[in-house]
Amino acid sequence: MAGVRLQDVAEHAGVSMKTVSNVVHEHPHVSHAMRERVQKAIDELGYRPNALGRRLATGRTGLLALAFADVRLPYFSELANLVSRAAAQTSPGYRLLLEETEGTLEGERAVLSASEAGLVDGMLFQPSQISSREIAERHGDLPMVLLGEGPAPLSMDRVMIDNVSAAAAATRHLVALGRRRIAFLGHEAQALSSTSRLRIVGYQEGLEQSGLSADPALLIASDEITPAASAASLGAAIDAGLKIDGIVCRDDLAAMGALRALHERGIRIPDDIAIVGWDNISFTATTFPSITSIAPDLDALARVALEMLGERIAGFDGLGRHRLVDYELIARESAPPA
Amino acid sequence: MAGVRLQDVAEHAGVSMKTVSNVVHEHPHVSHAMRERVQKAIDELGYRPNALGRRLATGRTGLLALAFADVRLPYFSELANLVSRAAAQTSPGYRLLLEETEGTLEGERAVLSASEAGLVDGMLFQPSQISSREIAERHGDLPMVLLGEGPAPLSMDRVMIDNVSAAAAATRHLVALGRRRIAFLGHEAQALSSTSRLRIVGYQEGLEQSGLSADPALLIASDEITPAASAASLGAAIDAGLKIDGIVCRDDLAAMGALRALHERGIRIPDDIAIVGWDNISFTATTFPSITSIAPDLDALARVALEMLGERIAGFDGLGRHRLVDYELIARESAPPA
DNA sequence: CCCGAAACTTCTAGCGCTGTAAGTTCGACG
DNA sequence: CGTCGAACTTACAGCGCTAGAAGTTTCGGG
Repeated sequence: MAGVRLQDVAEHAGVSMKTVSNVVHEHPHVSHAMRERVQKAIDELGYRPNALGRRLATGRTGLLALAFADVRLPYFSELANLVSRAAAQTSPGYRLLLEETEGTLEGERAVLSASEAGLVDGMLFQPSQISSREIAERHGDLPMVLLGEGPAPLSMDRVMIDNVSAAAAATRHLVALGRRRIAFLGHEAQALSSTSRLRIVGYQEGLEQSGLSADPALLIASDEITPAASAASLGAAIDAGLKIDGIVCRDDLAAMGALRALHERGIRIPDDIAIVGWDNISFTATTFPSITSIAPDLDALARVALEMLGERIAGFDGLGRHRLVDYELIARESAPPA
Repeated sequence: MAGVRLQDVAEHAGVSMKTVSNVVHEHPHVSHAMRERVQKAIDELGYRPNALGRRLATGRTGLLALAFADVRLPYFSELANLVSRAAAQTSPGYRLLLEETEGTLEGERAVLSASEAGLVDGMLFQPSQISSREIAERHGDLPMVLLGEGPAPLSMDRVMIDNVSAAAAATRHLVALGRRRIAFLGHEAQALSSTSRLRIVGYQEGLEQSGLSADPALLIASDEITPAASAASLGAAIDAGLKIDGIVCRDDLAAMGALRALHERGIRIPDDIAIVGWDNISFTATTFPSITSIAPDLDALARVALEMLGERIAGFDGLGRHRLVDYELIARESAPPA
């Protein structure tokens, strides 16, 4: 079955290559008899079109790169799943090439300047370290849409949720539950990411909208963006005497860390301390207690991103469009509905 | 910068295409002066070799497909991460095309008979529903290595851990902690997967090695392979009066569900019931309590699988080789060291 | 019964790159 | 000073497929 070429089919059916190609592509203007004859030859030989030849001829590879820090982070694996489904359903369908940057500058640079051109038709990229200038310079002519609230040059498309507004909503939710000393947990101790920065801005905004004032002592950074690191830093803060009754977490991983740190100390959730996470990863529903979380509309994110990328691939060359998609606060046990 | 071709560089430098190609590939027998001259032209034009042309000419795409049920399952996202790193480091380096089957028969069939040939050089596939006969028939001539304990025809390579022995070890670990009524949690209620079947066999073996006998009443199935479903079925069993003091879980997701179900009922872990999970996904370290888990040697799995796939790609055509890789029981709070 | 248009099919030129075979250029040697 | 081989470089034929031009056949109408 291997190595059957268009030409072989053509010879077997006694027609030209173009006719076979027409049949394969269901072009009109092919007589019924001819279609059957060719199809028979295709079946007999077990012909499968070679992707490479076709792609070289059409200039379209049908491949999209999806680049982000690490597929092991649930947020990204959920994103990959959605994008991969959505990409398969667009017409023409796309398949996904997975690229991990490890969230490092070198990784992000490598993804942008993979030395070969033409392998993928476009790229969805969630940057975090690299500067927007460097993104603009390096991406060359590859159609690209940026995801998330990281760096993004004005010249390029980007989709994200309104982090400030969402963080404010999360904070107000805690206030509505009667909480007054609300901490923020899980941002980087150094080199604050734009994600953390925006969420902290929104946290402060939420406090102020509620007539509370922000206290820098309530910002609890973590050494890493992991549950373990957040558990450690929150635990240390509490052991040092910090009194709080609510926590807005940078993400669900931090929230899971918080759960652990509080459980260990016999602090009740949400009775003593209520918690809001972020990303609504699947585990938030089954931890104990389950975690209230900001749920970005990932479906919309994937859809909008692919739509814009499709336009770029089709040749759209206008200024960067920055789109916001919705989010929703899913109230669960860690901070129940007011 | 777009669309600069080899030929353009050749003209710009005033040499032939082949010479430029030689420079790009660092072939010997290119004079130093020539090399510099060509390199200068490459830099000036911002030339990037087109992947497609090269691939068509060499017949090698540099792409590997990684196919499994769902990247949102932590086991698979961790696998994807490892395989992707390992694949990039082999020489020649490979990149990963992500294919999700949703764990359905249709999905698995679709992955095997993607109608275009030649897009990827090989495939790593973790099947679950499809029959081994169908795998053998459909995979055509695409080099392939199967992952996991699912169906696998003798004619094809496969890598897995010894599920029976690992399940027995997990069970014995609980026995060593003094547990006598040990349940198995999280297998399919109907259509038992080979994964579940092997683990249940090992669970029974572990009991019998310890002089205990297996009791069918202690097999607690779930409607789905999710924490929520396992929590529900374990909770129902306990509410119905089931008395147990240990649980071997089909996987860590089931273990997380168990944590939830037991917490809700005020049952202490591990004091009242000790728990062992499976897969050692990252969250097992930060749940409360943390989860003792069977840790397959994923590094070795990825390495061995890629090695065999590399041999298949290179033309090896022998009988299927079935390899086992190691596992380890990582004792954490849910079932501490004896 | 011939002509032109419609309906199909074949021809052919690439898409961008590589590898082999066929030059070309030089320096060294007889 | 002609010759040979090493060291380089060029020419060219594909890899498998697509698409537009060009050719062939078929038919209805005059």
